[in-house]
Amino acid sequence: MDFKDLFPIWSKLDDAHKEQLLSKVYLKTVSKGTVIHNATMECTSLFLVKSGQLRAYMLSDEGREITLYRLFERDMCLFSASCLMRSIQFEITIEAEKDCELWVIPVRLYQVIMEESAPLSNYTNEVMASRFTDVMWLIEQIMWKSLDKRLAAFLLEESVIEDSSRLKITHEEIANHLGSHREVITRMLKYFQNEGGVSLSRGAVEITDHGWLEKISN
Amino acid sequence: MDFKDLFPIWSKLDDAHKEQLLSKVYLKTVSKGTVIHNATMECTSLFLVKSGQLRAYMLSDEGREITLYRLFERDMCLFSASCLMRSIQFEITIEAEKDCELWVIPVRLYQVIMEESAPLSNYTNEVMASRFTDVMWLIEQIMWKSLDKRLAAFLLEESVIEDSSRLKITHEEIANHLGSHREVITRMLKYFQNEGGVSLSRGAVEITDHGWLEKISN
DNA sequence: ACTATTTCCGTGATAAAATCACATAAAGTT
DNA sequence: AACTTTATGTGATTTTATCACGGAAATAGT
Repeated sequence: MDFKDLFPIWSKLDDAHKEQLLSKVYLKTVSKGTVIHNATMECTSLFLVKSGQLRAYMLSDEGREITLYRLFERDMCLFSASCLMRSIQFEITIEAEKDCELWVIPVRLYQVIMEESAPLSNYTNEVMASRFTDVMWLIEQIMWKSLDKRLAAFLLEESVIEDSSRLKITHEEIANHLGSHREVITRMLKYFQNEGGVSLSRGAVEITDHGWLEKISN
Repeated sequence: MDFKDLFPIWSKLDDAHKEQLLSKVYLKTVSKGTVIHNATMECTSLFLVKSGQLRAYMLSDEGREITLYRLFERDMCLFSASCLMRSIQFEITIEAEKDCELWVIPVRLYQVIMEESAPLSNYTNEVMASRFTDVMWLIEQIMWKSLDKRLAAFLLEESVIEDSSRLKITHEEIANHLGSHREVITRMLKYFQNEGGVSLSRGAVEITDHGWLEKISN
């Protein structure tokens, strides 16, 4: 898919801006597992997802993680370019959760166009508001939902994303998604298995009773 | 202070927009404790804080709270107008923490101007990014800091805001700020008192050893 | 001033989840 | 087969949440 077909406000841009973008934007492929942005990297570009899947997460000083949100086809990854705005004063890590094709947009160019173009600025506002919504949902989960509900919901969500009831994922990885701990997840999954909701094997969790998980997750 | 002096990008607006704003914007005073926005209210306006202090918090189904951020003089309250953008899909509550003077800006007008004006749209981006930064800091605190550290930091922060070592606040209120529970805060404050960090009385916490609290909060 | 009511605080008991410390087992490597 | 790495299992302890009271201080009503 062409950049202009993926970029939602293409038609609202000036011809000059369209040309500038087309001449600077380029396609990049990254393989599953690649960290495409973190605190130590230079702030050089925004990414528009052509295909694949990105995961944004927060990293603690001790190396613990929690998933903030995910980006899919047509989504724009704004916070890889935290220098885009003065007021973005936090750092997140973004990694490819599947092999990806990404349109790379240089920050400086985006910034210059945004300064002049209300449509691009308004689009950026919408993108940021979407991520804000994701993060507010996360706070709600962390604050008011017990871990068994969050775990059940996570497994169901994964099975939708992966389009499979058999998830190739370790307890440690699940813990990192939920910001919890491996042992805690191990024990909880064991309980889920005893109740017949899942079936466990090394490196995999198979959902055997979607209904039961849904009941648990509320 | 006049609206135009408080509004940071006033000079970057078109004359027509300036006039529209000046004719529609009005001043409102609200007294301490007033909820100026929640899920049930209609989405009608943005607020620019002329004086006073606002608190934005999240409310759970069971009525529990956690403070998301605060707004002070010159800050703009964006999320009272969640209908401003399609992608804002969450609800927060905003209340006056002190008596306030607020400039009220009708959403529809703001929206119309923002659609045409890159400066206003860019300013909105910066405001939202600031709130995003606040909320990301909160997630960090919730996820990786123990409650004693958060409590100590909260007390110190309050003493800065109130410009006093003697805080008129109940254990319940503190719990609501931190998203914790009254009993937990009571016990922890008791411990702080035994260690000489604070002195407790009904409805008040007096900080007796700032250094000790700073050490605890890291 | 006395009584009733509300608000705020104290505390024991129990449960959930995090944290620490190992042990075992499966898979991959040489 | 021996060794290494990765993944899981589990006991013990601590922290925080949750439940269930009771009691003291402030406020309101008479």
